Amino acid sequence: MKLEHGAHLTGEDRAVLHDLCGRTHQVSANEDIIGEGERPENVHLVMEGFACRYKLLSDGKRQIMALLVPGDFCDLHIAILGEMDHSIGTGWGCTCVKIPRATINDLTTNHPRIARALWWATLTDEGTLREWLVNMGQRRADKQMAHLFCELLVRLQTVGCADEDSFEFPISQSDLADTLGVTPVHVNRVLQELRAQNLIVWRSKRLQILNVERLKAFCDFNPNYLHLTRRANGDSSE
Amino acid sequence: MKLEHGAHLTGEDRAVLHDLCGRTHQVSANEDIIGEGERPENVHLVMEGFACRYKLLSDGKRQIMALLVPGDFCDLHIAILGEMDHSIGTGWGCTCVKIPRATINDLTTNHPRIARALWWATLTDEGTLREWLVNMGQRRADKQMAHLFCELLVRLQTVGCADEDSFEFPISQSDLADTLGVTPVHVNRVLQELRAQNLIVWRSKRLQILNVERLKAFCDFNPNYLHLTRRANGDSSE
DNA sequence: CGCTATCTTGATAACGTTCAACTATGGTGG
DNA sequence: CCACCATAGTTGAACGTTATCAAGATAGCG
Repeated sequence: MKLEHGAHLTGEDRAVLHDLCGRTHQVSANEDIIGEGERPENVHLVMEGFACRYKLLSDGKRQIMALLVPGDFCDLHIAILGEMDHSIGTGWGCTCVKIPRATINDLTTNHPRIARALWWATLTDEGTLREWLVNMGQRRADKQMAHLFCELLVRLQTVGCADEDSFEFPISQSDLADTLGVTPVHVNRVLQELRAQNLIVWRSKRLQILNVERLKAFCDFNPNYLHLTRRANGDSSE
Repeated sequence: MKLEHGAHLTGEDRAVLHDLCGRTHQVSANEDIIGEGERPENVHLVMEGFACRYKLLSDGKRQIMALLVPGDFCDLHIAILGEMDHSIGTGWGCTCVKIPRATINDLTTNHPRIARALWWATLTDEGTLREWLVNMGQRRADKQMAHLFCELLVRLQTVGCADEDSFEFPISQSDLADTLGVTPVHVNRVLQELRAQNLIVWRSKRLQILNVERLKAFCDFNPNYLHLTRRANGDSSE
């Protein structure tokens, strides 16, 4: 729950949040957490492993629109929007917590700092989505992939799930292909390039970045869109 | 302000919203509304014309990440996130309203239905962003462009800025290229294809869709991500 | 009327796809 | 412990989509 970079939380806030994490729930590989069109009763929070937002097209293609790591909410928006416009699944297994809608409503009305942090979480999700769009539109597959790796390293580090230069990365090349919007064959070839340039090593489900600074420079990585610097401009409002 | 599909507003709510629209402000072409890195004091709302979110890369490339039409907010998030992670501009001139941060804070705390509608607005922005990602990742340039045209028709219709099959579309082919993530030359060729198939006419800054149903079928358009159906599942919460 | 932007066209090259086959790898049951 | 199987990763060749570069045509604006 270290994800709360979005607001200055008090000890009491942390205790409230900690209580939520009781009943975890194992989601097995290839099982969806929520399907498109559903109206889930609970809000889901990833605790361990990866999940992803995705859409299937009528021709069978799949686009992964977000990778959710520990601390990320799957469907905070469902209380406002009617039904899901995409699915959330995990091809790799993950554990998550189900939080009743009522609890979320309570948090947002009675715990202003937590409400602010949740607000922050959805806004950084949106910032990430924008950066992914830039990534797909303007960067070639090699830099796009490098950019994703840099992002994941930073995001996983902030929740204690990555060390200095590596992290567990259990997804397949096909999944990565659906994330980047290219074919699995091309992913394979780009990976070989990155390996040949001594930028990364990826084996036995662990991705290691051999020289983080060089990889960041390679893809022109700027983490400002993650909004991780704890805000300096006072708490404003509220 | 018809954009309030997100909640059932009362007459009083509407009056409050209407009062905001007093001091409109003309933004000339090529003038930014907000630049990346800024911390704007006001929240901006588009009243007429188009604006866009964009990022510039170090190599001079530009990606447009959103087209903002009348009724869209530019920077509702700025009270929570520290600084802008992208710029907002208009290459075409538009009029917008500046709403002080304090007013927004007042709305969100004292007018629950309006707060809900604002919440809805940012969530549909996010949904749109996700659909654009699918569009770029999985669809060829021709279908991608068709999809964008379908989306704009629907969005502009909901705010009374489009008729049955056409709308003002003052942007250049280059701008469209930066939106779709392709080159201007390719945009030109794709447009010719769409024209040759009698799907669209685009001249003197007006885009007409000759057969809306055929264009929607062509690009497999499903507007569910815009969440425009006024919600039927009760007002829940609050 | 002329200037500048934008749009259009052609030729060539690069990036990414497709299809098909082949090679690892990891898990399972014998 | 090994043989087997299914899945994931790798390779090659041909093809299609989009990029690049450069030039020419059109249209909008003062």
